[in-house]
Amino acid sequence: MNTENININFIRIVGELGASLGLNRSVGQIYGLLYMSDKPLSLDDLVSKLKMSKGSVSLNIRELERWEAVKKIWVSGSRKDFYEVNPDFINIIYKRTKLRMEKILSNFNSAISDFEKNNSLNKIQKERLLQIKNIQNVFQSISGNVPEDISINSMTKLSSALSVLKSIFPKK
Amino acid sequence: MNTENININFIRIVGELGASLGLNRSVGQIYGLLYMSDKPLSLDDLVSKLKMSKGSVSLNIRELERWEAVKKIWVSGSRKDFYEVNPDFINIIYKRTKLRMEKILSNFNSAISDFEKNNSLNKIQKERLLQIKNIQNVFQSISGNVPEDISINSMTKLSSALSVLKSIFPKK
DNA sequence: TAGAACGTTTAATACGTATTAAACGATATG
DNA sequence: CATATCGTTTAATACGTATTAAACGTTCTA
Repeated sequence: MNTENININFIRIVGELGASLGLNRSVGQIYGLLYMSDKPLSLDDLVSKLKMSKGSVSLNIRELERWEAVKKIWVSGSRKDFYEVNPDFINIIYKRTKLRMEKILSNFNSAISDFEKNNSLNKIQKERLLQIKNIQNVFQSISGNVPEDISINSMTKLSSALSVLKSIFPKK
Repeated sequence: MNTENININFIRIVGELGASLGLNRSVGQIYGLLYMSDKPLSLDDLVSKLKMSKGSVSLNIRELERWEAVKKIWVSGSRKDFYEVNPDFINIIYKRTKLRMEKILSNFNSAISDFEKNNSLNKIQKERLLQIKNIQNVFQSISGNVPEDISINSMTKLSSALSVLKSIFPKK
């Protein structure tokens, strides 16, 4: 086994992760490579190491910049752009997930308000509307307590908080 | 505005939700229609109301059965299969999301163990490996406290628990 | 027992989106 | 000033997956 192979496995996995976050495989792979690189990489480096086209890397790395997952940096003596990873990937995933959930919530809000305008709902529909509204309420109150960012520190806090919760709401 | 239009909007939204859960649009749409229907529907009903092919409905409804999101029921006097929704969709989403996260976690576990076998990691790589392991630890300890199922009751509990948490870990 | 009414399967197709190749503009360089 | 080196854009293509149409087996029914 060599370092190269490990990188390939890691990069594959981060690629899948990217796809499951609604981005795409390439975005994840670029991030994965930069994450494990000990120095900033140029667009050309990424092209050759990931065997992707220049256009694709250019496109996807801008997506990563938009998520503040990578940063373009200046290397003196070179005309190239270099990219450095933001290693706080938990936070990046968190922000991404948060946005997606907010999108879903707002969709449901719109569906709910449509329903509420309607005065010819049958019994079941009224029941289901009520159920959705309950869920919506809970989520709304939860999302009011959700932080903008999350760090590994706050994760650790969360972990310890969970044991507090466990004692408050013990399993039957 | 009429009921039909509302259903279309609702069904569209649940379709998107299905897609964002890594299922597909049709699965979501079938669930959405059943969710708002006051009586069980047959495969033919779904075909005509959703304007999908029989094959597609047949395929996707079995996917929903696998997730226990719908139940096949017997209606006396008819040879057709009828389907009834499991309205506890929060739980369905939860189970689905849980599975996806566990998949991601296990991928990371495999990547981590690959790294640990390697003895030629550079400084950055060692650092990053450590970071990933930290995150993994936190997630592992969290996932040990995550319930198999989640109900609207437990959601409400969670909501009240959050205010407890808030007092334990007040915002700066 | 022939045919209709089912749900399933499968092979073909449609569709969205990721990816590429190549042209391009801008900037540096010799 | 001609050429090389960049990153970006765009139009064409590749690719995976959702969807369909149609054939099929089975069960019911007239």
